[in-house]
Amino acid sequence: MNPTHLFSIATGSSEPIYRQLVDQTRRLIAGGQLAPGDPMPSVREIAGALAINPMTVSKAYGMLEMEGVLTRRRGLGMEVAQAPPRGHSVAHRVALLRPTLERAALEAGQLELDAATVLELFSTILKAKQ
Amino acid sequence: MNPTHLFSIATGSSEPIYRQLVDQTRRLIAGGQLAPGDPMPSVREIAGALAINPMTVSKAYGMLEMEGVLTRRRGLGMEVAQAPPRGHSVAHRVALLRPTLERAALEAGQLELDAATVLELFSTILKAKQ
Amino acid sequence: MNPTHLFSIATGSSEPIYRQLVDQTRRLIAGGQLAPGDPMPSVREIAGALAINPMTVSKAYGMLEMEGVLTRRRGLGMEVAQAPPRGHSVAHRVALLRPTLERAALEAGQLELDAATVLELFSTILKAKQ
Amino acid sequence: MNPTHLFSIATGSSEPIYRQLVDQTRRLIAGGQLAPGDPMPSVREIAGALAINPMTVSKAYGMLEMEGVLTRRRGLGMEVAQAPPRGHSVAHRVALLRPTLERAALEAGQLELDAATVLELFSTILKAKQ
DNA sequence: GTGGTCTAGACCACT
DNA sequence: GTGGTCTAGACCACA
Repeated sequence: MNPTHLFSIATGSSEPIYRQLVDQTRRLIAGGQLAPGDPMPSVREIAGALAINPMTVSKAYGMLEMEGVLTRRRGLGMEVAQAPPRGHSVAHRVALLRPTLERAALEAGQLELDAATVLELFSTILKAKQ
Repeated sequence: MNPTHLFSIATGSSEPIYRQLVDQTRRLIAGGQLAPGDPMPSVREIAGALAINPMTVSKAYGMLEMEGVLTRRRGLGMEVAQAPPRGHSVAHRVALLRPTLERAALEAGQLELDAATVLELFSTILKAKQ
Repeated sequence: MNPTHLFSIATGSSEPIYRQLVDQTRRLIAGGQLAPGDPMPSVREIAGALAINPMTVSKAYGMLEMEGVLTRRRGLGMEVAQAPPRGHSVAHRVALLRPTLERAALEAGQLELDAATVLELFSTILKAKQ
Repeated sequence: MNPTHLFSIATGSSEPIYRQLVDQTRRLIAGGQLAPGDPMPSVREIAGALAINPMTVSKAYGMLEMEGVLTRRRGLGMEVAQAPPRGHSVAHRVALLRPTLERAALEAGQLELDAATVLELFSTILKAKQ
């Protein structure tokens, strides 16, 4: 599967690239789009597809391995670990999304935008992604 | 005014503190909560209230001054510039918020959360902030 | 303090350099030669003194920080964490040394060297280090 | 002979498996436990007994062959070469062991363990191996 | 000055 | 082919 369909990197962001990869991988697993045992794209595939340095990808993979999210199979590549640390429940996935929404709400408040306007915009964006 | 009411700093975030300050100041001005001519809290006030280093605040102020968002008045401190670069229109404020919502939508998609669930959660958060 | 007095790198070894640094740091703390609150040599100091790349040192520091062995102080450098994970007891330090001695004993056995010869050699080496 | 009696592999070690095999084979020959003309276990025997990949063993054998330590006899397998490069003398075997002991002494020093304690522990371990 | 991140490119070990 | 490690050198954020 083409890694560009899995990952989306904001190079302009101050969020380090390797951290974006780590977080997105965790979300993809929590969301069930990556299942235990699934092979991950190779370091070079991701690096090529996203036009970033292989070492940056490698660093993300290293952290995910240390966390137990991914398993390294010598010479074969990385795969999603058998016992992903936590679960699949909607509650858990919502918990992972909450900080981002809290931040968006904070920004909306500072911009004095009313809830209805913000929700409508967000709704439009969400539907466009489908 | 107590700076802790104006600013909210996430020290754990990878977003640099000075950048959080700059972005939040811009939003507060765009949102009309800080009006042209308003005095800004002193570097020391902010640094003390948020328990961060004065130089971090100073750097944020320096950038805002360069942008023309703030004006430095010798011996008096910083104040909001007379002609804030742009802002105020709903369209402009919405544009400032859009990238954050785009990102939230991306994360929601990775977590396989449906739009209705996400919108309901976001709505709850937005109302709690009011 | 000159890092060459703290660290000794075997560049020829297959043990990665960053791992040698991690292990040696752990031992120096367990041995009491680095106490909680002590500043660590800067990345560039170590890199210069040992003639290795700063990123290699940085990687070691990053791992030690994740383990809670070192603490990062923004703009000031790394220091030994206040609550080093484990203790100082002789038993604990012996436990850290045991795997190396087990390995040495295995090699001695494979070389068919008798215990007396090996112990005498080891004794000589130990005294030379004092 | 069951290869598990000859070889001891630490799969968790950063020392590559093939290198562990090479080093241990050299030591077994230097120690006289493998004599010139002795047949070596087949690649598959070792791989199966140690639960490692046959190619890893093959690579180790290849290196030992290139060194002249082992000889490949078509259709018969590997055997210990007639003129093992060097070895046998106590001085030579001690020289092979010295680097490991040097490293152990370094680690003991970093752990602030005194020579007597370390020697006693090492003596115990050596005797247990006999 | 400090550490953090990234790149481009290299070599190694393993399948 | 896979990931792991290292180098040389760059820029950034922070004190």
